[in-house]
Amino acid sequence: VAYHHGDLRRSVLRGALELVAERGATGISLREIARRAGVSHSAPAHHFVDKAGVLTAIAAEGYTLLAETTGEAFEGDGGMAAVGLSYIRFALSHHAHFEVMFRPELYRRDDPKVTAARDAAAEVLFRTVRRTLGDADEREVWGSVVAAWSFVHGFATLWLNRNFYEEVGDDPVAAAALASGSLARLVEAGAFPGGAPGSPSR
Amino acid sequence: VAYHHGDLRRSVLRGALELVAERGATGISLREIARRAGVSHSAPAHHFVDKAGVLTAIAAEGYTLLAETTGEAFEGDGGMAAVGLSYIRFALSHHAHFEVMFRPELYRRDDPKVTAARDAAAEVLFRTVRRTLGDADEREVWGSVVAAWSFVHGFATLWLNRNFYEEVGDDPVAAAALASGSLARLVEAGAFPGGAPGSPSR
DNA sequence: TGTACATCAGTGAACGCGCGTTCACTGATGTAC
DNA sequence: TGTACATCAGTGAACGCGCGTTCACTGATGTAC
Repeated sequence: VAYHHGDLRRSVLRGALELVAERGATGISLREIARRAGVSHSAPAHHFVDKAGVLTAIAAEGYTLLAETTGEAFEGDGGMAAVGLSYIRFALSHHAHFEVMFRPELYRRDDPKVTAARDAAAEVLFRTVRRTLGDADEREVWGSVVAAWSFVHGFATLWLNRNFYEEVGDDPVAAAALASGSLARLVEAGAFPGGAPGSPSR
Repeated sequence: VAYHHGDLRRSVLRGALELVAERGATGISLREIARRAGVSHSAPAHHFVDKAGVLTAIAAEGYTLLAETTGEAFEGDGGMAAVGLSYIRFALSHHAHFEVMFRPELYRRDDPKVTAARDAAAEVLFRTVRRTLGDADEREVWGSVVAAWSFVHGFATLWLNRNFYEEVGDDPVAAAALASGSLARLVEAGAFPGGAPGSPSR
């Protein structure tokens, strides 16, 4: 038996991510994670305290990866479309991370590593909105962040849950581009009124 | 002991919904549902076969309620904003139903009652989009349905998961209205290009 | 109207199982001298 | 360089528990005659 596994942390996280991808964040057990990782059944608890500890580590890693991915899109072409698309791509390519990240009741959402990584990811979104809007008061920035985030997040979750009908096709990037263009058309048609920026809230 | 409970089905569903609201759709057991409903521990299985059966009934009921709620908004003022807002209101006021509905791995998504109710809810959205766009080819309709659905669904899920920061405030309707208005502003700024309607797909 | 019987909704004891947790342990690594 | 010892990552047997499922049952309701 090889003591001092050396990379037990990564092995456990890899096993947990595999299981989340296969069966969802629900109904995975520490013992099953251990079996998948090829370590003793008490090793995950030894390292991560409990299941929430494992999922907290996955959430922190996920937000870090998301911040990196969207950050690169921001640094490159940099438009809102490119950043939004990178968000969607992240969700689809890191399904397990994404699922855990947005199920905060399963982990410790106030863990310092989680909040730091989440703030870093949010920061990219704020920077993208500010660059897109040019001059805008804080209220408009917040509204735009909420709007853009809602759009890409809703698209990603509905796509992952297979809630769109077959007619939408099987290419998420094409579907997202179509929806993005349609958004403009809907706005022109007056579908999204309201929220006329009143006095700036700060 | 009162045999022939008379409304065991409703009691079980009510107990299950309470537990989902308190603890999430994850980690609720048939025995706990039975305890909450005040029936024997084997009653839920007797009626619903298994946990997926209970959640399937909740999902079907949820989609039916959603179709009714958005349908009323469509029949009333009828604009996309009103229908979208009714979707968000439904999600917040029927948290437990909403959570189950969009976690299809937990229930039988192909159950006839579920598909019928889901189709009815989708139909309201399609009718709203068609009315908003006036003349539009099918491709535009699909794109708009995906866009509008993504927006309101993303907003609702992010709100329920408490992913927005405090600065957004505690009034979801006001926040949604602000985001809706900001969407228009973002479109003007060219944030959502792409999806230029090519040849109609059918 | 009265009686007999079939049906079926709901019960509760019993089972075997996988789980998280505990705890005494093993043995590899690092440090002191 | 060599020896002794402390540290700590990881192990594995044992435990008690809540779970889903099974199955013989109870008793209320509906129907046949």
